[in-house]
Amino acid sequence: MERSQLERQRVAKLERLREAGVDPYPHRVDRTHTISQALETLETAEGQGAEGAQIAGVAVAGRLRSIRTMGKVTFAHIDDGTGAIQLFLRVQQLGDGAYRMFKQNFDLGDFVGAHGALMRTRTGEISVLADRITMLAKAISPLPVVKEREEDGETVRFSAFSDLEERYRQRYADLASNAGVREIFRVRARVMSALRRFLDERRFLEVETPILQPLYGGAAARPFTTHHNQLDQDLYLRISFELYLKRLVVGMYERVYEIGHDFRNEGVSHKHNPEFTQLEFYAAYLDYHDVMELTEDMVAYAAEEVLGSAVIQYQGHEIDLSPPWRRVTLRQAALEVTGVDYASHPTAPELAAAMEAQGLAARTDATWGYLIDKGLLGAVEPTLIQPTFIIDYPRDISPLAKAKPGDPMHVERFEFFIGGLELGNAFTELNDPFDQEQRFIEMGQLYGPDDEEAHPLDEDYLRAMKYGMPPNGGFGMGVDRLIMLLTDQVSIREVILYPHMRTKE
RNA sequence: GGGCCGUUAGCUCAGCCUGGCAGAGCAGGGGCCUUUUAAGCCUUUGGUCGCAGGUUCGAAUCCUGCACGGCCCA
Repeated sequence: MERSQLERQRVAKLERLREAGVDPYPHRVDRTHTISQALETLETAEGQGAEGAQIAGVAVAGRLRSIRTMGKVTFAHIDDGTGAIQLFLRVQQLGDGAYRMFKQNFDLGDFVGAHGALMRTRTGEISVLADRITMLAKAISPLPVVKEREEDGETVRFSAFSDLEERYRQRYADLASNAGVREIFRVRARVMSALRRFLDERRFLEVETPILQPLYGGAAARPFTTHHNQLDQDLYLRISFELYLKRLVVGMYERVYEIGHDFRNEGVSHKHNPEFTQLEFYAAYLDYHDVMELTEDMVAYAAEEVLGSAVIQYQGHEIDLSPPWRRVTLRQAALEVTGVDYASHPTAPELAAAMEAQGLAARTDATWGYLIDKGLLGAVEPTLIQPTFIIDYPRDISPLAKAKPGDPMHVERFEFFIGGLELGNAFTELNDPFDQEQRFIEMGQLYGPDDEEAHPLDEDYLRAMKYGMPPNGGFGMGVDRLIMLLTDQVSIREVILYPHMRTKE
């Protein structure tokens, strides 16, 4: 192990501890209070009139965050994740030897235990006046030092651990030194549990379906491939849960949902990670209008549960997630933003020409559906700051959605957008096996045999549908993006603990 | 895939344009200090300047390639 000067100094301190008979990595810890409990304990005692009280026999533990030595007295802060508390270390209480031991061999970043009395210092800060200080785990590598000061109610940080690459590669160090990052993943956990609670309360059954699939489907995306050696079988990592969940609806579970990871072998960007968290649900006897209501209720519920309000701040915008959300057809929205009415240009060359006439880039090799999805909707997307359902998509790009009655061009499908981000996709599910087979065949013709974004024809899925699939509404949402929204983050990497990074060297 | 930007001490950054002894703050070491909180004061250590080539008497600095990252575009 190659060591920096700082690491060598810390190893020397560790050896000095050992020579003094101190185990720098002891097995057991005597702790009576978490730090937040300790702070509460003194406040409660004071609230009951015990002004100036000391509470003896308190033991706390945590990581050393700051050390200020003034001769024979030292102030330090430790942090255990529940909060931070000041340690008040004096020769008088600790004794000469222990005090020297601390000054010489304890460093920022070490995990320590402190035993003593809860009290307030002259400046009024709750502190542990320590009569014993114990090494719990010596840190060899120095964590980035982050100092803060309150200034007009704002926390001003001096120096920081802010290099994005190193923060993501060494998330442990990022979390250990940046409390704000820790908070993001606490919010994330609360969002996940709020989503589950919302669905559980509405009689949805949480299920788990295969990640390794012999055939991929349910989305237009390129899969990761892998191989089972003993079976000598090629397998794909799922790109969606859709086809497996709808098989369960055939199997008489009226309402199912799954939260898990999808894998898409595509570009990495501030909005895309190759592995991301998806929520899908399917509910028998609902159509896409019902699913819209569930969607707006669920998102508003999550915000209220986690942030205490359905009105959120995102990138300087105030966004109101309260139902009902605006509903507008894709055709209308595209016309308003781009001036192009795709319905009057029903072929790819005509539509491309119309788009170019409006100054929009249009790939000449693209299909009609692609031009609408990437070209027109792509222009609309950043304008959708307040929550919006874009409804009624072209049939060509929606092979699993049920047709819109009396409108051969469209299906009953919506996507929803908040803060300029696409959050999810849903439809009245196609449950007619004959129509479904026809759609698969059309997709095959549209994409050509080698295009991995095409939906391969899933015979088993068709077989399931032939047993009878009740009318149902389905829904999929990128959970990471919802969390970006609720934590005011622009990059998906800030809400995924270990985002994908290219291997170095 | 393309364009632009970045990579210098443990961390955050100067230095590069205009080539000439590698710097600052924090952290670390030594010293003073028994109520501090970005503690303070004195002192001091620490570098594969991302990697590999090239140009030059001389390269952190100029040029080329590569790696990793960021932003924008596809």
